Amino acid sequence: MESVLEKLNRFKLRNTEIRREILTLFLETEYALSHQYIEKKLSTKFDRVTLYRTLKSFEENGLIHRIANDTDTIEYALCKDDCHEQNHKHNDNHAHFRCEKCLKTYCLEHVGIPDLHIPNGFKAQEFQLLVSGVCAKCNQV
Amino acid sequence: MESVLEKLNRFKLRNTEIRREILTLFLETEYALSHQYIEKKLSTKFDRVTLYRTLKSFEENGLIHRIANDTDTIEYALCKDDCHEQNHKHNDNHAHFRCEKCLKTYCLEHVGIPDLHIPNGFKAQEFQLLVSGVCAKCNQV
DNA sequence: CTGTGTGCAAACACTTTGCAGGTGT
DNA sequence: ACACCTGCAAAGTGTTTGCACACAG
Repeated sequence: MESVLEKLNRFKLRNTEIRREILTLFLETEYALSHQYIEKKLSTKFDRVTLYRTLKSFEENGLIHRIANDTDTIEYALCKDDCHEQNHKHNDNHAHFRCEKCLKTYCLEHVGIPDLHIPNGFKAQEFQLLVSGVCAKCNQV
Repeated sequence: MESVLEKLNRFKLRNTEIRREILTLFLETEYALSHQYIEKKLSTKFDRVTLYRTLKSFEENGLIHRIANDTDTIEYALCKDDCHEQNHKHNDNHAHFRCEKCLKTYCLEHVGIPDLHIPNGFKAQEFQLLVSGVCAKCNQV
């Protein structure tokens, strides 16, 4: 498993405290993270503006990417190794699951996105499949 | 084709000017609409707050629904007749295409969402498939 | 040493709420 | 007549920008 420092280095990001902490949080967490969630987790340790800029630089350097949802908050997830970059767009070739109870978005690593028949003329570059419902944990209760 | 007035009536929404105009706009437009887009189209004719409330009531009454994307703006589309309501969630069983050039989101009516094998424990209620790339119109140029 | 990252303050943009008056049914 | 809708004002929340200083490489 690649370490936090190796990962920062590979993506040409300077090794600073906030970056180490945010990246660690991403590596430890099994669901997608929003700005607000990260802010709460790191308590008031860092300035909110710095967090905005950190997420932006992570995204621009291809370390994380946004996951589509139908709410008004953006959620980010770490790019996996199979996340091929094409003109700054990402192909996460698996589905995501959003639980309506706990509001967390999980990667369904083993649910691939099937081949689709896109109409003539359209050039498809990226596919995102979002499933919503109730997750395994919330379903037990 | 159901008229604007019939549609408002069927969804138990009062027949007011702003509602007629917004609904007409949805019916005329082949792509999904954001708050901002609607506001520009109707110029300064209505208060922004009223627009927020109108979209909210349209959504709550099942006339429109949100389409997932990975930007920070919410986009709405008219619910089709095959958009079955289940606990206030919608099943639009076709994909959407977001063009990275013109930034419009189209319904791909004939691209259905295939059956998926969701992991045990997860209860899937809604599926959204978002394809992005370049649309047929922008591709011509 | 140099260029980048951070924190603070302020500006800016977006969304919600309360209330008074108007309108649809 | 009544409930609901609209517009205005204001509050609340989220995001961006400018600048001075600190720090990584």
